Amino acid sequence: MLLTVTDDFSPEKIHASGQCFHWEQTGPDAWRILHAGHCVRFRAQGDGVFSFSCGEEEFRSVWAPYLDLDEEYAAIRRRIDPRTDPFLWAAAESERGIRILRQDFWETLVTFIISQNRNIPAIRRSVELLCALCGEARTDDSGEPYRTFPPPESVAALSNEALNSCKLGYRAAYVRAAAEAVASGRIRGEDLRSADCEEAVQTLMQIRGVGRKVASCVALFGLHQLDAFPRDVWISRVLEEAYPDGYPFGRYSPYNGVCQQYLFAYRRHLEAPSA
DNA sequence: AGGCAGGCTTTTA
DNA sequence: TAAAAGCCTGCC
Repeated sequence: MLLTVTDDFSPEKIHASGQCFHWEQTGPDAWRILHAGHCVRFRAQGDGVFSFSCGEEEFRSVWAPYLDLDEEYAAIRRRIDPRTDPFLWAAAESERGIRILRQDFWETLVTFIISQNRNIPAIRRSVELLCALCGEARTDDSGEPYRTFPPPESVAALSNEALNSCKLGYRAAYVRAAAEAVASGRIRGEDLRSADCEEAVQTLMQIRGVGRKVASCVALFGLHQLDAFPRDVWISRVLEEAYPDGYPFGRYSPYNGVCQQYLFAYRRHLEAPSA
């Protein structure tokens, strides 16, 4: 089916933003996405037109919510005043096209636990090993095999040896703790999705191996808490360099997380323009 | 209480 | 060898 978008939507920028680890670029303007047991391919046709490999019904029930198409990101960007906040304005102009995907809570929790102290290729490798180990084997609509992300029960049931084979290092114990917390129902994504943002972050931090940074990423990417503001080394640099008198969180609430994504991507590009 | 040093696995540049 | 979207423990 064909999708026509007038709002911000850049697959390249979303892919590069580091919020997801299961997009694959299959060609110059072609992508494959795995999400919640589904798989879709799409291609940019120009002028905001994209062709998706799925039908209308699957697009409406799975991919439109996943891509957060009901949210107007241009409207969020319009809240930024170039005169009062030139740095964020420049960041948002440069990174226009980023959207916050509505990813699966459990998968997001695991991938961001795995992400600590690692670079993106290493994160991808561990996630793929985990899916190969205990995900479900399926075939997409062009006959290519793929594996689903394993549910918490499957991960909790793995032996230490099996879990260690995913190259998780010291994070293996953290992944197990998260699997047990979710499988037991002690941590429930549905509850956290409707909870206050800070409350959700605090609850996630009760899981061993989940600090404030990972909890904020999970809230933003896995619970669609758009006000969550993950603070990592890059954002810390931005706050020091561009906001010595303090960052105006109040001005951008409840969209601080969207602004964080612009700032994060922009600052990384300033460091390494090719990346 | 809250800040800081050191350690932790593995991969990549 | 250092750095990579950190976190935990122990110490002050």
